[in-house]
Amino acid sequence: MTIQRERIHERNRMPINPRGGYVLYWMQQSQRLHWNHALEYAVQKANELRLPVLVVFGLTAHYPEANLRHYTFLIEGLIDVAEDAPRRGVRFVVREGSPAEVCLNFAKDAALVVMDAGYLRIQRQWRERVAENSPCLCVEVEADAVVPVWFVSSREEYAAATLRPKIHRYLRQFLIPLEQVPVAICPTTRGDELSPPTTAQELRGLLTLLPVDRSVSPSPTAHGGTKRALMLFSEFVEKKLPVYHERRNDPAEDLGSGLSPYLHFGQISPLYVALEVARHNDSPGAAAFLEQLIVRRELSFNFVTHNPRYDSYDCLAHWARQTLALHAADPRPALYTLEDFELAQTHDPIWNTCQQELVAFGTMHNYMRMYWGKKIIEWSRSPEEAFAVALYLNNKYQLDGRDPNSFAGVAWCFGQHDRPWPERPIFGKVRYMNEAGLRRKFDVQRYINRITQALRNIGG
DNA sequence: ATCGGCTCGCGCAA
DNA sequence: TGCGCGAAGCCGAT
Repeated sequence: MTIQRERIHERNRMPINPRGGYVLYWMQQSQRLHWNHALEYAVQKANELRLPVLVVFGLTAHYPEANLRHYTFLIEGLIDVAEDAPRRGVRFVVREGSPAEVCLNFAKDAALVVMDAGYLRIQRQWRERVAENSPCLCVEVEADAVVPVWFVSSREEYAAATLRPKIHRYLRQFLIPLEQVPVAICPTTRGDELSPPTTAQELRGLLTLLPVDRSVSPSPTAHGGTKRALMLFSEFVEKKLPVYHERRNDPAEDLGSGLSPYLHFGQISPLYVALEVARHNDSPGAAAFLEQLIVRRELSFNFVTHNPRYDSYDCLAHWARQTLALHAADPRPALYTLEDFELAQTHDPIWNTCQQELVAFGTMHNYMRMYWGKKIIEWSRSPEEAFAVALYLNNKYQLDGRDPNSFAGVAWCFGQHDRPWPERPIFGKVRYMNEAGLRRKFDVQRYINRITQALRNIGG
């Protein structure tokens, strides 16, 4: 068994239903059939019980802050799952509705319910509801973090520096491959009592029919799915990883992995990515990438898990709120409304370029995500308003909006997980960033040209 | 071009 | 209790 017991939590005290016709894997966060601990756990249990595996995904059209851009990426991923399900020997069914209700509906005829882990408020609420109302045993399996979130730390960490040693202490235990066991009983052989599998065509139809917020168009360049994620990843390892540690911050280049949206929707396994990077070489590029993928990503999981206010200004560390409050009345060099920001109508062509990249593609260069957030603080009436504006725009346009990384990333601009710096107007002791710093380190015009060209290529 | 100073809280060693 | 240290900072001095 390559699924460490620290990944597995029995969420209720119900017995296995002896009359259950299948083992139910309620897929929610980890939207993939490859390297998925929750799925493998379900397969192992099904083989022990001599039952088939039913994989069910509940699709709600009303996920908070999600719009057509996010739904398109998500459904592109579900199409990959639907197409691969027969090869994996499992039946995959998508139903429209609240995910917890969809799961409970199928739980009635299940021997046991297996679910993956998710740490946002709504994900925890869904899991709580399923665990409390499931008529049979309900097991949660961690498939989204390399080191299980609750195991590595049971409290809110102050910064990466405090989480890092804890993660590294347990890496040897958890950074190990996941064995994939074949399914013994394929549901197609005795599955008449089950719902028919959802087809790729049905999923495409669902995308046009779902009553989702259509105010933001799909990304013209980034498309979802495990297959695309794996292609993108192998290209990254080959071309970008060797120089990742020294050039990833240069916005004139595009040296990020681009995996964040795929990780957000669980379309690629962070464990698989980490093992591949660690295997390919032990170069400085690999070390720098693993720091991002494991330490920084899982710090954000720690943040949303242990800080109940992760999506509000009140989430910030005390020293940060105190120092920002002290400077709330400082005069601002410019003041913009949400609309000004959203329409990329500031005086700063660099900032406007960031915003245009975000709106058009659903991504922004990682370094510019910091600059972008810092400037919203500088040009808003209050830090509270700035926080709301930054999180709103981030979650509306970023393909990885509402990811734990998104919440931690916005909060970082306001001092969270960072340290104090010399006091100055508006920012107080929160780290300041400016255009001079960008120009000192990078060729800013090359960044603007790169984005302008990309916008032209899509006819924008 | 490079360097030190700035600043707070954590966690470890003592 | 003291001390080292930290996501990508800036700025002035050399």
